[in-house]
Amino acid sequence: MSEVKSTRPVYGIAVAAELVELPEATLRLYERRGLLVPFRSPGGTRRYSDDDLVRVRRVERLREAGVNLVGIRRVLHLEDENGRLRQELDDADQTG
DNA sequence: CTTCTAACA
DNA sequence: TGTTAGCA
Repeated sequence: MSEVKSTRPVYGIAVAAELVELPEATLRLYERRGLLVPFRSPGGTRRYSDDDLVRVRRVERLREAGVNLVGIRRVLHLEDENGRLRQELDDADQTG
């Protein structure tokens, strides 16, 4: 398997902002509001993974649907939890 | 690059 | 409510 993890932290905030076509300040705001938690380098700078960028695009899609940031945070939290539970079921299937 | 604050839509 | 500009 080629170890190409989409969770690998690669982009600085300037590059990430360019890729998702959003201001850097907006990415920082999303993080402060709990929509996103990008990796932090030892120096304290944000490192966005491809998964993070996908998550930001999901945020924008929800916004177009009229959901505010608080609502989006709850949606993403439920999606995270759902995915985690699904993973546990999948693991239980393999072992049990 | 970081955080915070104040002004604006 | 969310974005932007400016400061430290």
